[in-house]
Amino acid sequence: MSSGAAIGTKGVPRAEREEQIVAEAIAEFAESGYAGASMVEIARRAGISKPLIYQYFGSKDGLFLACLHQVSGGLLARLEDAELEVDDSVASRIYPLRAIFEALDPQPHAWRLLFDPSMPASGEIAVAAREYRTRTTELAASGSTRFLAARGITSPADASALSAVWMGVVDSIVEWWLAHPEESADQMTERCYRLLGAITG
Amino acid sequence: MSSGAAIGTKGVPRAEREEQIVAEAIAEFAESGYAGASMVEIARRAGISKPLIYQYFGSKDGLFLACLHQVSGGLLARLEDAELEVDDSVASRIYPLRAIFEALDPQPHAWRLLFDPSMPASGEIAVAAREYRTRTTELAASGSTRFLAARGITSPADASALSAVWMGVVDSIVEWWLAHPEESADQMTERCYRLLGAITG
DNA sequence: CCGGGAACTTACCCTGGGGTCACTTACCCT
DNA sequence: AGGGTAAGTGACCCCAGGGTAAGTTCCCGG
Repeated sequence: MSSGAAIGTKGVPRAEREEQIVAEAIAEFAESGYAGASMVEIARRAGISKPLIYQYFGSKDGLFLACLHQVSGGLLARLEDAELEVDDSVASRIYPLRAIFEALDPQPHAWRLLFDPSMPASGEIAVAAREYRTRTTELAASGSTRFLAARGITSPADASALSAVWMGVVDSIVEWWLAHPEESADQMTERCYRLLGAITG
Repeated sequence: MSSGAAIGTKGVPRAEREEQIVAEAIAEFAESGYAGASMVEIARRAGISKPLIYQYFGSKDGLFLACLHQVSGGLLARLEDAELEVDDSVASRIYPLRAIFEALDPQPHAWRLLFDPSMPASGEIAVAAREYRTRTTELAASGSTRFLAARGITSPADASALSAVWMGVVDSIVEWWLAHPEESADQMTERCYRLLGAITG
């Protein structure tokens, strides 16, 4: 048989294979969460067998970590840039939103990896995730504190709550995007601009 | 030994035991999600052994279903009442928030059961969860449509997105509450009132 | 006093999924 | 041509966790 899965090498170099495995793994992790994702299912998606993944990534944790770094790297960098453009107005919140939509454009569902609740609570993954989450949270928090201070509210608890809410807004709008894949990143940005306007009226 | 787990009945009537099991199960499901929750761990929390749970609830699905009904029943009823008081203003959104805080007061983390992503996607659980989610979503959606219409926006997609965002806001503020358990339901309501005021300026 | 049922447990089965071993095939370099 | 190495696989081990069978203790009604 010339077609179908055969034994022996298929001539795909390691770097290329790794890239492909990570892409499929991101999709599977996003759909099923860390706990629910199955290594053999990821292998099936990539058209290879399980041991090859273990040879390249060592463990499920190793694979997830690779996915996490790929997803978070670009996203966080863009976000930190965008946050510099935010001022005291609600409307200026559009900048970080646009940054997120553009960074996520190739694989919007990658977003879910960052806040996967079924991720292990200790170990290398937890450390890396905590690092990324801390950076994200601090961005939201500093913005919220400034926003409230400009309106005469200085309670740290209020700032903390508003920061949490803002992150919830971002999360839910990205989830909405996942449910409406026909929408482009630009369209999402416009839509959010319109909604922000309506709310601040 | 007079103390410790012994064989044979302990004289606790079925109704009482079931109530206690459901309470512990809600806590475990909320902490670990459906997929991550362990039946033997729930049994350990309740101070009994696993087969008793199976005798009373039949399966993990059956137990989760019982928890879901208990959580959603009261919550949805209150929410539907509160939605009647909402008008076109942002500020009136405080009513459903208050209803949620009050309904959740005894076990705030119960909130997580409703939107647990690791819940099975088919079967009786999926049907029940979909029913509850649909009712919740429709409440949010009708409010959003009205809100936008009052501001001259009639796009159904905008209404759908705003509805998703509003649900995200609710979810994140409840999660913030879970992280700050010293807060009472009344304090949460006041805090939200203040924040809504700041945003609408 | 005694039988039956409700309340409980110990010990077990079995599947699914993470992880490993030994082996095979193709390519490249001398 | 031939050997070394990278790419790739089928078959296996092992354990956690859902689910079950069979037995034990207590209480209550006749």
